[in-house]
Parts: sequence; structure tokens; C-alpha cells
Amino acid sequence: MGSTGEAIAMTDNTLADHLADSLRRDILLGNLKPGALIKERDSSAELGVSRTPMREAIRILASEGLVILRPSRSPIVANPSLKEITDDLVVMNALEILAARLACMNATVDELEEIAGLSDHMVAISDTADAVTYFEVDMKFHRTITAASHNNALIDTHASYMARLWRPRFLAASLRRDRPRVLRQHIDIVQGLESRDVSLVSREIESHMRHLVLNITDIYESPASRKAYAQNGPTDAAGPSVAVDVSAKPRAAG
Amino acid sequence: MGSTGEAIAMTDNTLADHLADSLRRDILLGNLKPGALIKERDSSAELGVSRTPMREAIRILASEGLVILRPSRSPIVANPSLKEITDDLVVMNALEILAARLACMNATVDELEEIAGLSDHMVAISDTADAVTYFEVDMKFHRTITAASHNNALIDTHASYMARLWRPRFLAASLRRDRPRVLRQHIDIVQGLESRDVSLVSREIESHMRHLVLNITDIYESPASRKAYAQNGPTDAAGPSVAVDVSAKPRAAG
DNA sequence: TCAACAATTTTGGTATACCAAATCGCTGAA
DNA sequence: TTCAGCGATTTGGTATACCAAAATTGTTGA
Repeated sequence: MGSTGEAIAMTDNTLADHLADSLRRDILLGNLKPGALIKERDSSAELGVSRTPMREAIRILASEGLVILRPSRSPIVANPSLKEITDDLVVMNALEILAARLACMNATVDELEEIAGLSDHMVAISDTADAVTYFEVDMKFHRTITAASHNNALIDTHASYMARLWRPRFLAASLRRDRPRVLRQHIDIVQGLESRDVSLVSREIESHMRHLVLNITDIYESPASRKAYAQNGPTDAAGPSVAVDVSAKPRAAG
Repeated sequence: MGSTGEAIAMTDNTLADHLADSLRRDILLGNLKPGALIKERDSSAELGVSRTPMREAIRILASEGLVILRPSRSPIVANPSLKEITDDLVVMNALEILAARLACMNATVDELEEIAGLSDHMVAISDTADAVTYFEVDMKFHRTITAASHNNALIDTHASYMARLWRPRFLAASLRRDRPRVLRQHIDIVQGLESRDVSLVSREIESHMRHLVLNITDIYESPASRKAYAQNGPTDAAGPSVAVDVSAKPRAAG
């Protein structure tokens, strides 16, 4: 199976996996912009490795949808259209609803406690945490729910969608004005799970996802963020720094 | 996504893809039995190619779930337990329901005609066709419905599940006694699609899949077919009736 | 001026060679 | 007899070399 695992930062023993993690990081954090060429020779030489593992890493990213392979041409960083992202979100929505339903039936009390704990944790740090930290917990919340489904196929497929939707989801999660709503919905989802109320949880997930689609649509269509997705343009913020500068973030009053 | 495409027999230009097709064929048709070792050297030498494309082919099959990769060990042909197959079917069920729902909204009249035509074709050949031919049309029927969703992510993910479930689905489709029911359900699904009745179609797909799960469970647990799957070690399948809760929607009585 | 063609470079696809970890098999001492 | 210890073999992981298709570039001729 794809074994996507963590969406970002995962240490595997094989070099190809490590390179895949590195590439994924660069893509998701925006260091590698959509549409950018990923030449086997250059990329591997840049990191001081041979082409073989780099080639394999590129295939891994391609299977995750983050890179597009073209016959006899350089692979490029995927540049998904709004429709493609929305399509992904629609599928992910169905997967999460299924996961929540199965979790209602199969989750252990320990798992429910862990989920509740993550929700509480998010509430606790919502005022102070930076975007990345906050988002990491958010992802873990959803991933833990899926894990509680005890359906490995679902877990893997969901992880794959989480990976490819990392960037738009991250941008959406960076909208501080929406944090209260997100937190409240999380609490509702937790309550639904704890009461094993399948239909309630389904509706909550659905609502949660609907807001996400709206937010991503806003971000994607706003002129400011258009620049974040544009590729060939000489971006002023092209720094080697890992600092996640989200130019798409509206002026959010603290 | 892995661009699985056809579940069997697909000619691609690159050698690795060709090898992947060949391997997939061998696995699905049973020439390579579950649990069999796939050594890079031997397999590549056997076909007169180098290890590099064979290695890549193995990775492709692994991403489809047909092959299991182990660290520093030979890859083996996947030997899914009944629970794993059931888990796959549960996810596939959700994907097909989503596909049918989207198809209700997005399918063109041409697409609906094609789907109806496939259903008619299946009825026409049901008495004479051999198992493989019959099953090919069956697969195309479901694949065409998914295509009518106009959601590429869904189409790819669904294709991936179709690939990894090829063998159990094929065995189930070979049960001639069930053909009348399958054909009737297909007709019902077509009617639901043509009337764009979302909830009706959902229930029909659900019922269709529930029967499939039951059939596959029967096949998998019957002594005769146990031989087809058996090799070394008993399948870790637990007790008899796994609480297969395909339930997702309102309880449709079969 | 520019369209057409050919040489060169670039790049992915494939083959081969080398390395390290894991496994297997033998030996020999308790 | 048993099993710890060690070396040979197997095998996947990685590096490097070679090839063909495609893109690029430079030149030529109308």
C-alpha cells in the first residue's frame, strides 16, 4: 500500500523515502513552486545522491499526486486547478464521513479519549500557536479519527488525500478568523463520536468540509493568493528560508 | 495517482509499465500465488530485462496493493485476509456511492446511454459468455458510472480499488447463480441514474455491494476456494461472520 | 527575414556494477 | 546433541554508464 503516513516530516530508512520526504516538504512549503521542473539529474546532484533513489522518490510523489509525470519529459510539480482541488476535497469528504461512521462503531474508549484530547489541545493553543503547529494538531485530529475506523485501506487512502491536500488545507487553516468555528465543529464531532451517533457525526463532518471548500475557494480566487500559486513569476519572497510565509493570509487582527 | 487505468491488459510505452502489466496479470490470474516471492534479480532475468525497470514495476504493483514491500527483504505477492478484502470493499462501496451521486448530477445523456447499453449488453451475453468476458463488461459498467462523475480524483482512486479487488470480484462474478440478481440490480441502478434519483441509486449500489461482500465471504471461507488462496500459513481471517457493516446510509433491506 | 533542416545538447529510460545488510550453512566446542 | 560463532551467499539499495527520443540551437537557402 502507499504507506503515505505522515503528511510531512517522516523519517524512513531508505534513501528514496528520505528524498521523497525532502521533496514533499519543499513542494508543500512552497519552496518548489507549482509547475517547476524536477529534473532527475539536477535534483539528485543537488543533494549529492545518484539518480536512482531520486527517480524513485519522484515516482512516490507522483503517486501522491504532488508531481506530474510526462512521457519523455521532466516531471513537474503539480499545479492543481480549483476544480481538481475541489474534486479531491469531495472524495476526502466521503472518506472522512465513512471513517467517522466506522469510528462510531469501532473506536475504543481510549481512541475516543485521544481524539477528545486533541480537540482540547487545539482549543488550548488556538490563541498562541503558530500556523504550522496549529495545523499539525488539526491534521492529527482528523488522522486519529480515521485511525479509529480500524480500516487500513481507508486509513491509507485518506492519508494519501491528506498529503496531496496539505497545502490548500494549510492555507485555509491559517485563516485565524475561522478558528473559533473550526474548534466548535471539532467539539461537536467529538460529542457525536462519543455518543456513537452516526448520522450526527456525518452531518458535522459534512459541514466542516463544506466550510473548508468555501475557504479554499476564497483563497484560491483572491488576487493576493493568486501570486502564491503562480509559478514562473519572479517572486520577491523567494528565500531559502524554511519560514512558512503565507502571503495569502488576510490581515487577521490578532 | 497511480493512473491504474485498466485493471488488466494495458499497453504502455515504458518498459516498467509493461512489466507492471505483466506482473499484474500473473498475480490476478493466479499464476503468481499469494505469498510468492518476487525477487528483483530472478524476475528481471526471467524476462530478459534489467533490474531497474523491474524494480519500478514492483513499486507500481505495491502502490496498488497487489504486492507487499518489506525492508531489506524480497517483495511478496499480497495475501489479503478476508478482513482486508472486506475493508477494501467498504471503501470501494463509499466511492461507488459517491460516484453514482455525482453521476446523477453530472452525467451527460450520452454517458447515461452508454451505461444503459452496457447493462443491456450484459443481459444479452449473460447466458453464453465465459467468466472473463462477462466480468470485463461488468467492470466496464461500474467504471463508466464512475467516469460519469466527472471527478478525476474519484475515478483514479476507484480504479485503484478495482485493480486490487480484481481477483475476489472476479471469483464472485463467476457464480452463475447470481447473475440474474446482478443484472436486475444493474437495471435498477441505470433507472436510478436516468431519473437522477440520488437516494435511490445510493441504496441500489449499497445493496449491490452488500451482496458482493456476502458472496466473497462465502467463497473465501469455503474449503474449495480456500485452496485457491491457500499457500503457506492459514489466512489470519478471524471467525466466520465478520460483522460486515457496509452500512452507510439508511438501512436498505436487500 | 524567416522557414526548414541538421548537429548538438539535454533528459528520461535502461543496463550494469558495487555495496551493505540479512540470511543461510558450516564448523567446532561445550 | 546442541548451539554459538563465523564466513559465504543471497538480495535489496545505491551509484554509474550507456542509449534513444526530444528539445534546442545554429545554419542555410529561398
